[in-house]
Amino acid sequence: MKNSKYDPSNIESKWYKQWEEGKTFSPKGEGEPYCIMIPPPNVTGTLHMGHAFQITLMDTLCRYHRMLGYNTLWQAGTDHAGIATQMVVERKLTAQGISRTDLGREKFIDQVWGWKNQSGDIITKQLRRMGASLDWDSERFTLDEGLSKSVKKVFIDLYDKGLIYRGKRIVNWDPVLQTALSDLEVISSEETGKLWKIKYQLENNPNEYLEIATTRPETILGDTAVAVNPEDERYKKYIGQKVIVPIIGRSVKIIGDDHVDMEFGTGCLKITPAHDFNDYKLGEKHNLEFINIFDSLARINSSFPKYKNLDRYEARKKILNDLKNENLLLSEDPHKMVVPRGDRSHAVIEPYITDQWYVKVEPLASKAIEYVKDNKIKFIPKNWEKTYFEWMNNIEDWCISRQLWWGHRIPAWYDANNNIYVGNSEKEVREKYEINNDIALTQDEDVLDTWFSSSLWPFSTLGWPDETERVKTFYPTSTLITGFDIIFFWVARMIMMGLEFLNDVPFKEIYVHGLVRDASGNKMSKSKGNIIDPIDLIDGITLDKLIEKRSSDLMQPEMEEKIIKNTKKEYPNGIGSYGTDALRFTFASLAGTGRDINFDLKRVEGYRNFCNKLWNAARFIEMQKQEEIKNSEDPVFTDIDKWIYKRLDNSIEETKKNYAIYRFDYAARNLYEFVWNDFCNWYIEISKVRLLSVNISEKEKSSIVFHLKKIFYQIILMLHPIMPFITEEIHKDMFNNDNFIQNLEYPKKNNISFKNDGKINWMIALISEIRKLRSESNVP
RNA sequence: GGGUGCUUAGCUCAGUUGGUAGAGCGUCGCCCUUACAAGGCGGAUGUCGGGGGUUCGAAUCCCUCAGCACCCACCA
Repeated sequence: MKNSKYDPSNIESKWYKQWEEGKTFSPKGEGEPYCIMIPPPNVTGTLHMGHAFQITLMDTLCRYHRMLGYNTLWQAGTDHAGIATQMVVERKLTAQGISRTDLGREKFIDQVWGWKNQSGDIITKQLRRMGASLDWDSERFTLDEGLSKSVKKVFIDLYDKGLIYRGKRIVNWDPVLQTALSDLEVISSEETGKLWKIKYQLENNPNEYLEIATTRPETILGDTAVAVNPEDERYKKYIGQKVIVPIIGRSVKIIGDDHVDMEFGTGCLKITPAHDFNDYKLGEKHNLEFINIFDSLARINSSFPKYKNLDRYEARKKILNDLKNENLLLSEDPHKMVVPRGDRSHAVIEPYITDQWYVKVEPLASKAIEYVKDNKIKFIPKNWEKTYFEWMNNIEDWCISRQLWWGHRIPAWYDANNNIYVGNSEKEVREKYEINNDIALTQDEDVLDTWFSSSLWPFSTLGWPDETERVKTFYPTSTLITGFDIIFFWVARMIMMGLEFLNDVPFKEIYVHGLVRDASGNKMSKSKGNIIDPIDLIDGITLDKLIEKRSSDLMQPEMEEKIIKNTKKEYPNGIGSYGTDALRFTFASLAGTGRDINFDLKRVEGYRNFCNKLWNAARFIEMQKQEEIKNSEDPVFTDIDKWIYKRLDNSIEETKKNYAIYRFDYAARNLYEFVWNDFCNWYIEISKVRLLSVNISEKEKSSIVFHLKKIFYQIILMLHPIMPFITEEIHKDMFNNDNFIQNLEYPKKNNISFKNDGKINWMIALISEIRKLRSESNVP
């Protein structure tokens, strides 16, 4: 170190490997357990700013607790991310002109595993670059053997308890991915469509007609009723009569239901029970016929020869045209409406009746609500509780089957009559249900929703359902660090599963953090071209490379020019290499009270300077020729020495307090101010004067060096959880200690008795005043 | 339609039980003082979104209005 400049890349490249080889991140086996489960990132994904932020907070907590002597486990692992991963591999294959179905299930899955193995360690390497002190020895993958065992166990148990069932009902069907989706995977986007008004003639009086408003005229083919509000003076006389559905001439009932809004459209609603969620309910309520008009690609099926194989939008055109020709189309107006789309494919979701598996959630949810109400799980900030309750109180059954290949295959078998047998294997099923080998059984083709296995993460990773030491030690885990966007997808479901299968909460506290946005508060996204790769902040990137990254493979190539322009404007010189420590300190400082954080490069620069400050303080202390006082002798404590110890103790106390309430921003700020202002600007500066003074004893001078080192040592240890690399480097270099900081104890208060802070504060104020006068009168 | 959050210095944000407005970045002035110019010292900048109320005292508590953001929901 000595004369070198602070260079993060130099420092940060060497420590992680040593930590890992030294098993520094393995649980100690003694002390109180402390455990955090990493929210498993997509195995084929790459690290983004949200991960980097979250990782920083988790790592800070884990490193801090390790130093406090806790038996700390930060569970590592990745998620198979069913749909997302399958889509990526399918796209790659399509580019080669191969389709998934050409390959067949087994070969396709082989391809996905191949892709997983090839790209799967990118993210784990990136986590290491962040300094993440994960216990890699126990790394898990949501599709590994142990986790499959947990998944099957949970599925079978829930089935046997009647909490999982198979049923034919209307689901969110993604016609592009050709799978069912859960409600959560459907996003509604406001779009401008059209509202058409169509004549439905009365059966017994062709001169009279009802005017029906619809946004989806193609679903006319599936109409099995028309509904009006029973209070509606205009129409109530028609209830019980029949109308003729245009185009297909089907005669359907006019029903009365108060679901119909008299104010909207014409107040007359066509009912297509097989292709609309509301209509489905009305269909059940009024015992209507369910007529499926589509195939799985959302094309008109063979029941309607005239429109057969037409895509839903082509069918719409043709049907509108036919209506026009028959003079049944009354009007066409632009109409703002909410269109459901799949969150991955972005395809318009088609409500579609299929056989799917469901979890009956309500009984699980009521328990999960209770535990949060009783404060057995605390949300931080607390207001997220409300969001949680809101959703849990209105929860619908969870559709868990997906018509995909990449995932946990549903452990259910069918005989020729479609009787269902659920068990671990065909063999086990035969024994369990006493089915002899003459009867052929076939396994369900579908896989489970990715979130099904994720919901078991807090215990499946520990070895459950085996009664392992790990489960006993680390369940319930200490805290969950997660984004608000997956409270429903993940958090709520982990709570339900944990309570159901381990009879205890999966974690005691949930720290919910916000989204990482760009400096002006925009969401970071590839399509906006404003993404920053955390690794590029660490290593730096040239403008050209940054532009290339941001503008390649765009979904909307027309954005390219704008993206290039903005990037040039924002980063004319590219991005410097700030190092992991500075990046981590930035994230800690930005971790406010749960709101979104705007990521400003200037902040990173500021904290890189802080690293530099620390580095140079170390150099200064190392440079001292004065021998430090021996430990056996009593060092001299002057007021300024006592003052700095008191400030240090305050900082130790503050950090402790703030970590306990997840105020990483306070902790970081306190450390920053203490180190920079109190220690560097006052204590070191005054020490310089004292060390050069001829009026003080050698013993006092040796004491000063002693204090400098002693305090700096504690500073290094205190900063370590946030800035692991630079602190390890300085520690190793200055303090001749073979131990990694992770094996050392977090500083405790020094408790040097000191009553004179008034005097020191007065002195500081005096000096400031003199400096001010000097500056104002321009005296050098 | 229901819910949540936000509005404080040019920018990004703190402000913990109500007690004379803070930080970083930027900006201005002076300094290459042998740890650090990625630095030191000093300065300037705010009717704390608008209005009303409670209080000796409000950025902070209450009411109200406005704007912004997000989440949930079946208006055809």
